[in-house]
Amino acid sequence: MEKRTYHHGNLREALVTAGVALARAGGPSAVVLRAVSREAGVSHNAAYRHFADHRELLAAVAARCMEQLGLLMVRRTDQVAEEEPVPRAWARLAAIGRAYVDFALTEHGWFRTAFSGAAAHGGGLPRPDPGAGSTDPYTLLAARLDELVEVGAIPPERRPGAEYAAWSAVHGLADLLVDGPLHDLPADRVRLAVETVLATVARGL
Amino acid sequence: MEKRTYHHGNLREALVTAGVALARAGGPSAVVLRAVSREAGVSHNAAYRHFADHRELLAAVAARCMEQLGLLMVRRTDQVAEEEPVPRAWARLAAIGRAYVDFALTEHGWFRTAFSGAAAHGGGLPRPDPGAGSTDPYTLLAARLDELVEVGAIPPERRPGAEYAAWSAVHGLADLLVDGPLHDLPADRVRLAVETVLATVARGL
DNA sequence: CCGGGCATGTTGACAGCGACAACATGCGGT
DNA sequence: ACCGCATGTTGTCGCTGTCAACATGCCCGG
Repeated sequence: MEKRTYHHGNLREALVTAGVALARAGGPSAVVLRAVSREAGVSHNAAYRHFADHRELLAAVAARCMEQLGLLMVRRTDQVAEEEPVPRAWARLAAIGRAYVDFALTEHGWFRTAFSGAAAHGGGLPRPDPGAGSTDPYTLLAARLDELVEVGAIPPERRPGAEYAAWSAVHGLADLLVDGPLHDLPADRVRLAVETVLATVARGL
Repeated sequence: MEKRTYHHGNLREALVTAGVALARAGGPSAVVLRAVSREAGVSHNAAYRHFADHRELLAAVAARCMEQLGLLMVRRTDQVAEEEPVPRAWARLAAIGRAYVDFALTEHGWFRTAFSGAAAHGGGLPRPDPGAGSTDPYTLLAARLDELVEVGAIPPERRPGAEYAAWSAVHGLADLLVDGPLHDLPADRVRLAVETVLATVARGL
């Protein structure tokens, strides 16, 4: 739709889309240059006109996956009905935490891809983007924590570093459940783990 | 030393050792069947007499890496000098947490390998091994939490699920720092992150 | 209107990988 | 002394990422 100016018409987009589809089912290791090209109906090596590297393609796909995670977090945040400011702020924090874990469990291909090779490609923390419409998970978390301070749910001196505590706990749980030693935890224990993690963080902040 | 009964004399051990060395520098993706075989001075495919699969070799190497993590945790636990029971129990918990993160940061190849493919190979939680000399990280954590209950530092009703909270927080922090978006956090912020995570968990338990 | 430049896509090749099959070797029990 | 079978080797296949050389056709200057 955007740059239908060429042979294929914006191939880059098609490649990323195909990559996202493969990642959904098979995780980052399924985002194979040749497979992606095949999927896009183009011959291998075509991708090299748009990505320097396999890593670069994977990074683009990962960004898309991260966006999916952010979208779910936003959706769940907006579903919180509570109106009293303090419980509302807590509920909105819990909502993004649950969204994070749910996403990891139901879309583990995307989840693992989103965090694959973040160390290598430039993907550090996002700039302190002022735009309210951000779907970046880190920005969303920071917003919830700021909210908690604003309504007086947590003292301001607890705010610095709070994102590390909250993020680490939820991310660690997700990673252990999806990829790690907690992989085949029975469902009731999964529930216990999620609730305990959220409650412990909330008490600790 | 054990089964010098053959051509090479316990090759399996040599392969795992070579794998551990490669993993240390290059992480799980460096544990390549052919490279490991080369390193062990044996031709490719020799490994297939000892491991069904590349995954199986990697799992053996991963177990060794996990053991290294456990050993550091034990060492750090034993270094705690505090004698008053309650602060001692807290200090010992913090010690394994710090050990976990330090290990991830200083031996990130081993750390990433230790948790690679835990989902696939059988590596769920360890049996409730009664042996006091365990070096399994999960068992060590459980012991610290039991200790906290015994000395009355945390109420017994908080004990169920506590391992999930503590483990998730520390593991998540390690993963974010080593592999994830927090990869190139400046050193002072790393310190802030570690301290905040530990303090938050301690308050929340 | 047209001709050529250059972005885009293709073909072909190479080395490295995991896996399989067929073959070689030599230790251990009989 | 000998043979079996565990152990190690050689050869091969298909797959991958990457490079180099080649083909195509859109767009711009004349």
